[in-house]
Amino acid sequence: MQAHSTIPALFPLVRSFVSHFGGMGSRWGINRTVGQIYALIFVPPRPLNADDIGDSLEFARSNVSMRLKELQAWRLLKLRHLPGDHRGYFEAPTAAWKIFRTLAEERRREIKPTLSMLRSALLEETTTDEDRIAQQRMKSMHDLIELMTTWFDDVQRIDQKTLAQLMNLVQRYKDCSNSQAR
Amino acid sequence: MQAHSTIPALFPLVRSFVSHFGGMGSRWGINRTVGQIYALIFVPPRPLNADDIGDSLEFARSNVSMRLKELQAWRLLKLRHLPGDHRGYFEAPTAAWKIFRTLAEERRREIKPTLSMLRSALLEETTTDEDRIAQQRMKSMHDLIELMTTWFDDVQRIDQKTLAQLMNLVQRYKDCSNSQAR
DNA sequence: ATCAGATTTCGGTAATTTCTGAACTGTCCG
DNA sequence: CGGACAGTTCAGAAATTACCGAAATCTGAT
Repeated sequence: MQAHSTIPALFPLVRSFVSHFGGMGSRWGINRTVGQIYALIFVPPRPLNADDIGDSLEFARSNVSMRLKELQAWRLLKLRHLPGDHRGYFEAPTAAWKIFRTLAEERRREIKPTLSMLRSALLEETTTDEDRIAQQRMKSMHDLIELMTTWFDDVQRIDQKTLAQLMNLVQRYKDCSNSQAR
Repeated sequence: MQAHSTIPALFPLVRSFVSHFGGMGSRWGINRTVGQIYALIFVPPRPLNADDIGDSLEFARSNVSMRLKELQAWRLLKLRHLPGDHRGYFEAPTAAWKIFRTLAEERRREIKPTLSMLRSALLEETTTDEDRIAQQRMKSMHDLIELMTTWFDDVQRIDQKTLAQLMNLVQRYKDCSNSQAR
């Protein structure tokens, strides 16, 4: 069964979307290729296989394969199989929101060792004034990071609709506290 | 006046802090060196000059100079001058929170072109069903990005104390809506 | 105007990251 | 089994990114 699903030479718009996403990725410390592949899968209403992707984007199959693995590991892609076709087909959960969730989660994991390093710094005895202040600063950094990560944890569990309401709430809260304070 | 301010060979803790920060930076799409320099300036209670930094971290002065420019452009460092010394001295605002503010702002700027690209994609006429769905997906991505960035805009203007309260609010909101929904 | 110290610019180089293609593994049938 | 196909691994190549140091520029003091 080799009725090769002809990928319609990417429309300019899709191409542009893909390329923007690649750029964004690389700025967020994510491989450009990963971003492009994700974008390409995200747009169309049907799943793509590795060959489709490699052909459209002109990447080697091996590269595509590795990047797909990465995206799967982050649970940003679902793997499916089509009847009578052994190849794996990939599609993106339509809830775009998951990208952010995933990135946040990833970052959170990466930051743990830094947090524990900071904690150990705070236990150290201080002899000089300079040391004491240095320690204070590290503490403030520690607290901030912790605040942010637990917050990400929380937000992560909220579905998108709730989130929109919540942001609204933030908006109103801000207005209110501003007008009170100043 | 060349009473060279002897940088006390970095304490292991500081060294570790610096190196963690460098690592974090590179994961967030920021030059490792920039992260290290920022960390080094953030910790001690007195400003450092380019030579101090270059010596401590063993970077070429030219490199230090460029990175400092970058950090200043992001307004993460303040430049000061000491009497009788022409060199520039740098210190970090003690409000660690500014780092996030700055990063968010930066990302927001970078993302603008993507947003306008998406908007133009939404104006395009659709002929096929496939196109229509593709367009829908792009719209959802557009909306999400816009939601996130305007939200960052808002949060950005809130001072840290208020922010802490707010996060608390998020926490309670989440608990509440969870227990209602499920 | 001249000088010294401080900073910046920039071409070449080095380090890191990413990609490729060939070889390898596993799997599904006949 | 054996052959076709899908997927993976990995060493080297290519591309990208970051760094250095010499030379140019700037700044303030004499």
